[in-house]
Amino acid sequence: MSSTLPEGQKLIRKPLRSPFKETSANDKGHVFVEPQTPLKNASKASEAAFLESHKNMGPLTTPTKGLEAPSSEPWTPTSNLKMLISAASPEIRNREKERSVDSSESENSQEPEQGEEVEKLQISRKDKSLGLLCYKFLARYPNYPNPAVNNDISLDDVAAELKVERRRIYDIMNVLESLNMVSRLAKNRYTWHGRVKLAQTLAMLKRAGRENRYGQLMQQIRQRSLEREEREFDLDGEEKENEDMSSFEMDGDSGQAELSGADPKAASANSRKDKSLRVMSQKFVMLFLVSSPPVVSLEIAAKILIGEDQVVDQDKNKFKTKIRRLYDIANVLSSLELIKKVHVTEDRGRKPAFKWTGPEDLPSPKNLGTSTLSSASQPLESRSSVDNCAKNLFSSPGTKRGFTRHNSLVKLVKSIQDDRRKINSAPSSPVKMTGDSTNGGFYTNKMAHLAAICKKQLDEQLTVHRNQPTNKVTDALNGSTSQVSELPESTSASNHQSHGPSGMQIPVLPAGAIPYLSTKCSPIIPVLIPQHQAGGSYAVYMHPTSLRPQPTSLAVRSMTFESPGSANTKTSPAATTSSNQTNHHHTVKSRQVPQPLNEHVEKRA
DNA sequence: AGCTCCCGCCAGGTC
DNA sequence: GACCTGGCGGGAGCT
Repeated sequence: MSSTLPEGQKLIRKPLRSPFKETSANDKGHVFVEPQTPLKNASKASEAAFLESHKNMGPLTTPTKGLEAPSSEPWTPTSNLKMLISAASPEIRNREKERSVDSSESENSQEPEQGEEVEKLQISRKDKSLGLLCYKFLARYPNYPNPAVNNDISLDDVAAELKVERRRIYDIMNVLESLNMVSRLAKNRYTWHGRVKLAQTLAMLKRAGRENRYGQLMQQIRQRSLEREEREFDLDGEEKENEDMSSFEMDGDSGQAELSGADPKAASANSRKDKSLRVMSQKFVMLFLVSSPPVVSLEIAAKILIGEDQVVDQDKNKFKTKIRRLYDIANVLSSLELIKKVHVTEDRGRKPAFKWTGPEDLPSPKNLGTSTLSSASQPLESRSSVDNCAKNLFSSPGTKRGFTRHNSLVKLVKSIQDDRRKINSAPSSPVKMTGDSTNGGFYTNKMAHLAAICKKQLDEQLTVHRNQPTNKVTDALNGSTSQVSELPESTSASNHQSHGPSGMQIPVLPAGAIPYLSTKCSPIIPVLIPQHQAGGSYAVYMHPTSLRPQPTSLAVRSMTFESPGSANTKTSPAATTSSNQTNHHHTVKSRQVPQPLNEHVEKRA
């Protein structure tokens, strides 16, 4: 492949701070910058330099590194800063560009020049991160492209200009395509749409997420995770190791058994399509759009994705692979500033998670078919395009497509349709969709399996919590498992979870506290408690049992949005407020992404 | 030690 | 058959 990196490039790796900085954020998305260390300052400064430099330059060219820093120079924050600033400097870049022209002319010699050698030495793992690469990619194109100009993207050109393998560009393009920010024109060619269609696409995804009850699924998983830990705490058992990762799969046994009768080849083919980065990306985004607050841990996301692929995903390696892919997706979404890295810390360790930072006011689903973008700045000419996109994203089976995927994710839809057909035809398929394949029935088959799984578990849980009031989720899931085909297309999850557990005692919230998670369908009742000191807010997961006179030992836990420089906020005041009940704390620590490129990008638009 | 995710192999798809 | 596409997991860097 022509874009293969020179051999030497992978030989030397030097540590470099992540292009993403960690900060803390509260539930409102307020970001608290951590106390600056020199290293972090360097990182921030270099980012600023990188971004600032783009305000005055044309399409980004690959920053070439390191003439200023001799290879023998120790790798310090200063040299790190120097390198990144030089990488971001147009002047230096131009000089490098000239150099690269020169060197390409003498390429036949196969002798790497000295400067090239230095450059290789300076390239670090983080320099080549997908997130940074995506930033560079995005900087090349306006958020709202002028339809009059050529918005074609040549993969070869991009890969060459960014000096990366084409394989990496595919990763970016797949995620962007899942959001309709690009569409495939032909082999090796894409069309750039930017954010023109983004709001509509997100609205569609949100609706799909609701209809597929992703919110409920996440709550089920969270709840079960809670209860499992509770059990483990009581048992102090060794079974934790085995149970820990695979619980979701174990819980899905029934679904597995039912699906295992399917043709393995078909399952394999489905599996490959199903694991497409595009599909994963859309599902991942859906989780944020239906979650409140929009914080999704990778673990939960992976479990949900695995749950839908249970035929083949049954071991830890698959889980790890899923996590890897989610990191890939998350890095691109971070670059798009749709999500932001955070960490959820529990007693058992810190878990990576992401918080939605993208648009929250999405076009109303009922208006998706019409041109009703809320943004007044939305170019008129783009609206028809958006409409097109919105329709095509989850297009109907009659959609005929040629080679190109222009304006749509028809391939995705086709794969889903294939998938649905095969699952439906499986002898043991427990649920059969009778509806059409318009938006409403998007993933419903698979979700029905999951719903059945969750229902089973919920039933068990309800047996455990026999004294608890009836959970409406059970009702909803009953409907989803036995009568999925009868659910109206327009039924949203919220309709099914709009009733709180009857008779459940609602905790008295501290002043200013807001529900962290929906209390409508889960026995866990998390609330956000404003943190009085420097930190963010707390979410206290309150299990109904804890509201009783004899709270269980682990029934209540808190989520802490970590305050600046207070990595150990487990004993923060607000937490102490509920310390009588709080045994677990979740600390969210965000990784801040660089400032928006939108501004300068749009200037060039 | 666990997290993060780059890297490139290679299977499947397309031309 | 050549090339394109992208799933996948090893393993290195990072925390």
